[in-house]
Amino acid sequence: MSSKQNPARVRFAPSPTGFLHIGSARTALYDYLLARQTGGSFILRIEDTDQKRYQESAEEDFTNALNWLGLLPDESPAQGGPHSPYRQSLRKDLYRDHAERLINSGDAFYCFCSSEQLNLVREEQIKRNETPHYDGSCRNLSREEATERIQAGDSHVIRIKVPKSGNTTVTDFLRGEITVENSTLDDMILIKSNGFAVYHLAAIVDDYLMAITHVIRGSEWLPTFPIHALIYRAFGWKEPYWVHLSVLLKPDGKGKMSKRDTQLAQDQGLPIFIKDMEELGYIPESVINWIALIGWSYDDKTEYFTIEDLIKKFSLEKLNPSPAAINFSKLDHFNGLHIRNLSIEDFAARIKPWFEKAGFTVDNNNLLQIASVIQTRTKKLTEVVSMAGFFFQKNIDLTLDRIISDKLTATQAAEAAQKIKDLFLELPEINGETVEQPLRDIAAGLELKAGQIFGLLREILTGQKISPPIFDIIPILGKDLVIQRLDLAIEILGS
RNA sequence: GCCCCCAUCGUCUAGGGGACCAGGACAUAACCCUUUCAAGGUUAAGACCGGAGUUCGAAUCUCCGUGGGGGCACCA
Repeated sequence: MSSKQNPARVRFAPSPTGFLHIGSARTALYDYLLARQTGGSFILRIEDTDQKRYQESAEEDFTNALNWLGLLPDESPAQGGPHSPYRQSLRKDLYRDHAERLINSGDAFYCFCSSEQLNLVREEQIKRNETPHYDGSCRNLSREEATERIQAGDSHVIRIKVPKSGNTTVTDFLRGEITVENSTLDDMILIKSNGFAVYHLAAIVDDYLMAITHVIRGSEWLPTFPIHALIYRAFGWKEPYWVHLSVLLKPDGKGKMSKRDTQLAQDQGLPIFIKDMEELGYIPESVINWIALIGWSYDDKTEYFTIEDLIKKFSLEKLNPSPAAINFSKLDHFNGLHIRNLSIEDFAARIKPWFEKAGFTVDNNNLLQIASVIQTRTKKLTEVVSMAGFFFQKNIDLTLDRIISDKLTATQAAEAAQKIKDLFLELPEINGETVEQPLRDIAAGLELKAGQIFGLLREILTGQKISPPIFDIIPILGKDLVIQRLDLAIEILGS
C-alpha cells in the first residue's frame, strides 16, 4: 500500500466560509506533497453547497494563501481541468442524478418530513435520553406515493437508506479497520429540500468522478466515515484511501482550537490564518516546515525541511493519528532558521519592503550590507525596522539620559565622545580593524572599561541599547554620518 | 446520554517485544564565545496515564479503567 508508486490524485476541498487557517493549510500541504511526490495532481475544489454560510471573500483568500505558501493546484475553479467545474454549486444536477440512482437501487429514499417535525422528534428523543436520530417515518413509503407527493409539489429531501442491522467496516489509512453497528448510523440527508446536495453526497460523488485516489481530510469526518463508505459501495465504486488527519489542539494541549481561541490568539499576535502570516513577519518556507511537523515526522533527528525535502521525504505512513497542540514558539524558531538559510540577496529583498513601509528610502548597496549584519539576529521580519531603522534615519532620537545611562556621568561621556570624534576624524578609514584598538586605548586613558565606551558609542550611533555589533555598523553608516551623530551627542551632553 | 478516535518530557515527536536506567526538537536554566543583542557550542532539568494479562522479557501486544479529543444539523 505504498503511496509512492502510482500518481496520486488528491484534492483540497475547503468550504468557503472563512479564512484559510493552519489546520486546513496542513491538509492542503499534505495533499500537495503527495501529488508532487507521486507525479500526480493536486486539485482545488470549492465545496459551496451551503449558500447560507457562503462567503464570497473566502475563495480569494484560499487562492492567495495557497499562492503565498507555494501550494499551487493543478486543477481548480480558476484554471479548470479535465473534471470541470470545480465548484460544487455548479454540479448540482450531477448530485441529484446520482441520488436518484441510489433511490432506484433501493439505497436511498424520499423523505417528506419537515424540519419542524424533525426537530420535534429530536427534542422528544433527547428528553428520553436517546441519541437524536431520524425516526424513519418515510423509509418505507411506496414508490407510487412518493412520486405522487413529489408531483403534487411536496417539499422533500433524499436520504440514504442505511441497513437496519449488521455492521459496517471501514479502513482508515492511519487507524486501520473501524467497525460500527449500522444501528448507530443515521439515514442522513443526501439532497436538501432546496435541491442542493450535502457534503456526504457531493464530496463522495466528486471524489469518484474526479478520480481521487487519496481522501485526506480532518478527523471530524470519522463519525460519518461509514456513511461515506456505504455510499461508495452502494454505487459499486472502488473506495479511495481514506486518511483522517488528527485535529489541532490549543497550544496548551487542552481542547481544540475554537472560534474564541482563534480570537484570543489573534489578539496576542499569534498567527492562526495564513493571510496574517506575512504581516506578522513569517516567511512561507518556515510556515510550511512548521505546519508539516504538526502530526507528521520523518525520523528522530531531522526537523529542518524545505518544500523540496518534504516532497522527497513525506509519507502518509508517518502521519500521527493523535491530536496535536499548536506550538507557536516553534514557528518562531523555524522562521529564524529559514531566515538564516536565505541567501543574503534573498533576505535583503524580503526585508526591503519593511523598511519602505516604515517610510525609509532604501539604497540597494547599503541594504545588502545591512542585511548581512541583521540576518542572524532576525526571527521575524517585523523586527528588522526596530533593529536596523537607525541606518536609514537622518536624525536618530537621542536624549541625555539615554546616552549616560550606563554609569557614566555627562562629563565623562562628553569627554569620551569628543575623543572618539577626534580619533575618527584622524583616521583615513574607519572600520572594525582601524578603530578597535584606539577605542580601547581611549577607554583606558579615561579609566573606563572598553565595554563602557562601546556601549556609549552604540547609543550615540544607533539610539539603541541593543544593536548589531558597532564595528559592523560603522562602515555601513560611513564616516560622515558617524561624525554627525557624534556631534549631536556632544551637543546634547554639553547642554 | 449515545457513537467514534487518541494516549511517551510543558509542547511536537523517535520508538512498532530485548539495541531504552527511553533518543531528538522547541521552550526553560546554566556555562562558553562576546562591546550589547542574536547566532553558535557545551550542559542541566524534564515523559512511557493506571491496573490486570500474554511473555523468559513490554513504552511497544490484549483487556479493563481513567483522561483527552471528535461527532450526534435540510453545516462542512
